[in-house]
Amino acid sequence: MKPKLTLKQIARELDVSVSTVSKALKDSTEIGEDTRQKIKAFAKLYNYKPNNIALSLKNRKTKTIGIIIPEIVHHFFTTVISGVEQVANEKGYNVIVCLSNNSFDKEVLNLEMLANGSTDGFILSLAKETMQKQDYHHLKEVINQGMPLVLFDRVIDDINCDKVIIDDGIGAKKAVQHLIDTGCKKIGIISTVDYVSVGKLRTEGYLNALEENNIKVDEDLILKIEDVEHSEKEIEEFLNHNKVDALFAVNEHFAVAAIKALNEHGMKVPKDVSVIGFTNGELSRRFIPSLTTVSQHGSKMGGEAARMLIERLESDEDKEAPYSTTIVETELIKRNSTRS
Amino acid sequence: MKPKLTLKQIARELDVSVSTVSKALKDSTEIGEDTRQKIKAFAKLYNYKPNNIALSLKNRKTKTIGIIIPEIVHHFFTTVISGVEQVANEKGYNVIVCLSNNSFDKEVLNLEMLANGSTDGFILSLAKETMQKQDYHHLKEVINQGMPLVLFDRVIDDINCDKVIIDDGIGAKKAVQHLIDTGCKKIGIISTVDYVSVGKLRTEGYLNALEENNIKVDEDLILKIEDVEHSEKEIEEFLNHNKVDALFAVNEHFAVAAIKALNEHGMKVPKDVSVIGFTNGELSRRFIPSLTTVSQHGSKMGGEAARMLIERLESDEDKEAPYSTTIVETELIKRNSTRS
DNA sequence: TTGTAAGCGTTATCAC
DNA sequence: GTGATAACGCTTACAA
Repeated sequence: MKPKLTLKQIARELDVSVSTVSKALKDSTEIGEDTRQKIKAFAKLYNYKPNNIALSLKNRKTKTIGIIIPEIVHHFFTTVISGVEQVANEKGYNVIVCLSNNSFDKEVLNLEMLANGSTDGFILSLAKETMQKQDYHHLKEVINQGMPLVLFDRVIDDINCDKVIIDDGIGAKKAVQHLIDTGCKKIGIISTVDYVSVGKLRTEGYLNALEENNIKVDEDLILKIEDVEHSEKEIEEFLNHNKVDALFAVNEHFAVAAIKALNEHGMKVPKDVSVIGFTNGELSRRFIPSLTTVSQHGSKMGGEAARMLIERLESDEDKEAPYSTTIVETELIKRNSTRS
Repeated sequence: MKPKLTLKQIARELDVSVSTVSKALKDSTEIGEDTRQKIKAFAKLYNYKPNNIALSLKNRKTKTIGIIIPEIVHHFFTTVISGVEQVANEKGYNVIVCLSNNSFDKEVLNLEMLANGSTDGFILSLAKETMQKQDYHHLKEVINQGMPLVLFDRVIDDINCDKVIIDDGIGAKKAVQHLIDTGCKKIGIISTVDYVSVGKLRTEGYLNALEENNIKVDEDLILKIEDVEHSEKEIEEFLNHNKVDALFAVNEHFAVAAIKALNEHGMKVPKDVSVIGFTNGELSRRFIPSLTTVSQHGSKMGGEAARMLIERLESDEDKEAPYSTTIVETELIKRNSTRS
């Protein structure tokens, strides 16, 4: 149980000063060839590694980035983490992950904790509760302190920072267009309540597609689900009252729930009803029938967010670029829940 | 873009010394009531928060724990993270997540990086490559340096540390017993190659159950899959050559792949063939038919691991308890892929 | 070529 | 009651 080796110990051991050791290990030309060799050999032998904490304190930067997400058991968010991780590691950054569990308070707590020296910047997707409350003081605070923040997926206009989003509207529109192209006439949408920005945008894309094809919008075919827990029941109810030949769901859970409900109503997918989901997870890929979905490329988003954050972290203070929003394109993955 | 407030600034502002400020904020009785109030008011007004990095350096502890997992897109691991996160946060610890992507090198790199002051201890599940190489020097190294390590799920006996595992053998046995109880006679197993410890243990449980029920083991019914990528093909092949009335799969992917293959062979699940999976993920829950599985309670494992680690971190150096292994019980979740 | 000293932000010890 | 000082491990002017 030897404690970690420090410069001081090496110095004492080799009977030189701490700064000599420090310089030698950095191959400074100030230090004579022989002492340098001696020191480096010793350091290697005893496997010296500089203490990150001390470096962080000295340099006033930690080389780690914090990512705060609403929930980790959503496949989409885990792919984002992967993306962040990969890019961050490439550039020599560490990643520290915190969960807000969709709670405003926990989001604030996590942010404060990490802001007190643990990270150089943040990548964050807003908790549902935060969007409801529309209280963003904690975000403004960290930005004010000069810590860069990149918002992704669940973002809001009020905050002045870099953002990464997907083309929700366009993606939704493409999906609905595909349904129309394959002969569907009565297309329903299963969405979320409007304060979840993505739900809103995807609904807009749906409406857009209908309009462009001169299909009259039937408000009855628009289902907005408040509570994910009871989504299955609500979808049941919806199907009891409405006849559709296609359904566009704004996430994969709703899509799967819809298929189950349809099956119970004796309707076959995709023969009687086509279904498209948003979010391309395991579930979509492996479900029977496998789901046609709008793929969000989470890891691409994560990578993009990491790139933007690091860019800002490493740019000169003075020539700060204006904030920008990166839009990651979605892709329609055609599988077996739609006709061809 | 004001930089963060420090003790020094408060001191200067209020014309007292740094140590006075420090003490006042800690409600030290040494400091006079009036100055204390003044300082606290000022600190609150300007929202002073101590710098974690400085504290870490001073206290030689970071109050963060590192978790290194092979892959995050596995639902099981994300539930473990959730569990760790929850317990850690309760006890005032931060969690930093790194991925080894099942690569030995990346596991070593991550461990070294975190060991250089970033964390007080580790929770880790071994990369597949590490288990193949059987090279554990990096783990022994950190233990040697006095950093506690808790291994979970994919563990090995060689390493002297706390461990959290599930009762793989017992869980598998219960599953197979359930198949037997519901009238299955020819029970196949879809497992992994033996160096993945869990695959091995689950296979043993399977064998155990058969023996206890005096069912002769048919080696042909034991499929060991090396490469997950081609699992579907291997399972296809397996079914072409063997008639079974039940399949026990050591993870949910294999179970789902098996059901697909069975469907293609015109066999109905569970009418013709019962299927049980291991790992209780989304997929199992939402698949049609929903899968009977052995649930691993990932978040419980994570919580347990965090508890063990923190226990060790906070125990007095001298009265070190011997290392222990916690076994988290599995649970058979009966759903629709087996008969009743 | 090597060493000294200051400083990153904090706390603990001791002196005033 | 309050403040100076040293220390955590490291880097970097600057001095020798």
